[in-house]
Amino acid sequence: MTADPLTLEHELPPDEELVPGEVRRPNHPSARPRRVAQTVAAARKVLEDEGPGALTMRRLADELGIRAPSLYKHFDSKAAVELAVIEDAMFDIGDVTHRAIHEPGAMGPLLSLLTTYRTYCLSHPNLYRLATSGHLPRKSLPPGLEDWAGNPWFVVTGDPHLAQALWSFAHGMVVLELDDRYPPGSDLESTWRAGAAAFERLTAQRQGDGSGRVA
Amino acid sequence: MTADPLTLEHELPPDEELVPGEVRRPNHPSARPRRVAQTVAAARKVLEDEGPGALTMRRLADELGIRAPSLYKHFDSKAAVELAVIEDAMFDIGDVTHRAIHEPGAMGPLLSLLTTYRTYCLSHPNLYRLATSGHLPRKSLPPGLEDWAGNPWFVVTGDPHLAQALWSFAHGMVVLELDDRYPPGSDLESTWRAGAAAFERLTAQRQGDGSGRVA
DNA sequence: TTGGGAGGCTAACGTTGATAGCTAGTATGG
DNA sequence: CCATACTAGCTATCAACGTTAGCCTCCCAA
Repeated sequence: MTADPLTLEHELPPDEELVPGEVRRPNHPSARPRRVAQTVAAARKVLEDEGPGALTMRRLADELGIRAPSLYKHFDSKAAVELAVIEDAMFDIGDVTHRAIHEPGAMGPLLSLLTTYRTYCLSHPNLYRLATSGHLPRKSLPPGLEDWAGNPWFVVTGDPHLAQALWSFAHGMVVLELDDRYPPGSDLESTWRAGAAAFERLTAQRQGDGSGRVA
Repeated sequence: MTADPLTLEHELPPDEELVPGEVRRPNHPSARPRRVAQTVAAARKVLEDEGPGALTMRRLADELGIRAPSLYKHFDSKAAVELAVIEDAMFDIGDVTHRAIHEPGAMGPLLSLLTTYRTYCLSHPNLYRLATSGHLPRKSLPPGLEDWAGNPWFVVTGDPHLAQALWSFAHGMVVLELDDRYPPGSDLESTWRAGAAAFERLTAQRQGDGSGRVA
């Protein structure tokens, strides 16, 4: 993460600065029109504070001191508002996970990534659910966002398939924990450790085989 | 799975027949009142064929040739209908996975479990999503259902934490695949293999250490 | 014969996302 | 300086949703 978060569109440095296999952070949609930005902020706040049931167009309009139909001057649909919130969430998660692997502390990058991911996602349950469940309208996302947000998993495993598998494990854990899906009394710390151990072996072995990062 | 699927309530054989650590299959809610059974069947059909958006009380009533309010003579709410569908789905998945580990074929129990799970869930996307996403009203489920359905993961790994971790991995994979969350062109076969490999080592090692099944 | 429950029905309510059509303000071009 | 056109608000309204209230009709048991 060398890119300046405030960099404006079309002002990115050239690709040459990137380590091969690393992915550039896409532009943050910071320069949104005033009302749009206000609406997205309100949507995120309402969602996180009161859950998805409270996220209605009328409620959103109330929050801005206007009427619901006026929102349609700025968004095509409720789904468009949600999509903007999803973008922000993906940026946040990307930031947090990139930081986790670049400042892993004592526990090593893989464990740092997993615990960071778990902590962030569990403390933003409604945001996480919105961002990660249901069909992804990939074509409407800022190009590169997905790759950039997923990059830490690749960096940490050194292999695309292992990366996807590890991310799937983490996502499964988080979402099942959020939905209260594990039997009561489950020792989830140990479950995370068990999963981490399973993947740690393979990545350690792979990193030790001298082949380095895989394209 | 020695219990007869058609066994009626309170006619289960004594617990002694069970291997320690194994869990008895709960009674299937087969003896539901006629209209209730019809409604649940219709709900499942509509859901699987046309997605969650089509699953409305009016649509369900249409399917039975009655009016929507009449459904409330048999169910407290739409959520109650969905819960019955979820129960059926959990029974189905439990049956399929128990079969997978008891007739593993050439690939071994763990891989058999994973491929069976993947195949079943991907071929019932809407049913799977309904059954596994959102908060679980655990108290309303038939007692034992959850443990029984989760038992194969325990049998295959020999350890409760590894079992939960493996299940989380599988659930994450399925749900992300269903939601089109992996970048286009992903080789998901390899991803499943990578995850399987990560867990296979630990379970093999554990099964080889002589301690056998863990309580 | 009668009483009551089971299971239908119609009418209606409140909430939701969304559209149509009007209007006040503002900026721009002649 | 005025005419035009766009922006962004508004009210009224729609259809669909889950759900409730209240009524009626059939059937079975006392």
